[in-house]
Amino acid sequence: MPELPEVETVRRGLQPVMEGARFVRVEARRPDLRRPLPKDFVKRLEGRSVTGLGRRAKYLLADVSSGDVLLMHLGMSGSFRVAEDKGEKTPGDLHHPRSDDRTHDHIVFHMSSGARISFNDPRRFGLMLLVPRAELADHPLMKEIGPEPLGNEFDATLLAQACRGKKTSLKAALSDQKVVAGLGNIYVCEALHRARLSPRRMASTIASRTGAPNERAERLVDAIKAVLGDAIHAGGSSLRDHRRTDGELGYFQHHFRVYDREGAKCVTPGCKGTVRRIVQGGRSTFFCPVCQT
DNA sequence: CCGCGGGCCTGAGAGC
DNA sequence: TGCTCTCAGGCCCGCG
Repeated sequence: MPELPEVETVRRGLQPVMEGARFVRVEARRPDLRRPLPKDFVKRLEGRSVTGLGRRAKYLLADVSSGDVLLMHLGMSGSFRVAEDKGEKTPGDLHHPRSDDRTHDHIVFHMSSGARISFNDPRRFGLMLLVPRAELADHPLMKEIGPEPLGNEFDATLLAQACRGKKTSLKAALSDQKVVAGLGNIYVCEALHRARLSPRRMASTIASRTGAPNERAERLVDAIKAVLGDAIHAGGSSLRDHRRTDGELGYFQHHFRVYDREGAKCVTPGCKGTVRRIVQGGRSTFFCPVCQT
């Protein structure tokens, strides 16, 4: 599900109820996420407090007073919900499961802030790990990740450098977390449309042979920053059941220009094209074959 | 090194 | 109603 804007929206929702608060009680209701939870997961959290909540790529990183970092990933279907904590155990079997479904609430944090934070993940592609702070930068999940696209250091020079000599498609290159962090299927499609670049274009064509950026690289970086900024501003995208931590919907899905709009008229001014869907690397790509070259 | 296909899971929606 | 099929915002592994 979530890409950078959705994860950032989640981070902003969790920050007020996690930062400075203590884990009073932790429920690990289902330990078999994409990786099994550490066996001592609950013990290493209970009684400790969160000193900061950050984000790297699509990972949420909570600094814990024990010296661990709690690393959380939402996979395809993960979400967090914050509610007022009334202290009771999470019910396992409700009479009306559809209206208040706790079936996939795998982890629940009861915080000293009075918040009950539940992690819900039907498909269980999500992840929670505890990594000692000093080992985080070298952790296999972290160390290969490319630049943060909203950081100042991410520019056309850096992107062109990363794409230099790459025979793979721009779609595949931008989806690669080593090239740039945090993009997924939606925002790759959206950024390429804004930059008027074909998802099928060879990635190396945004750089000269020496790796210097050309005008396409400039457009692409601007488009990536713009679409991510707009999406964060809108509270991310809510497809299917994804919500913000307060249960409200993000609304960036209403601003999609190509994603899931197969057959619709291209919105680029003056363009008479129609949005097409193709498959690249087993995933849908949406683009306008007329203005995206 | 590279691209591709498959796998991990569950649920929603379409078509019959 | 219920079955079967496809598809879904991520990521990893193994193959050729």
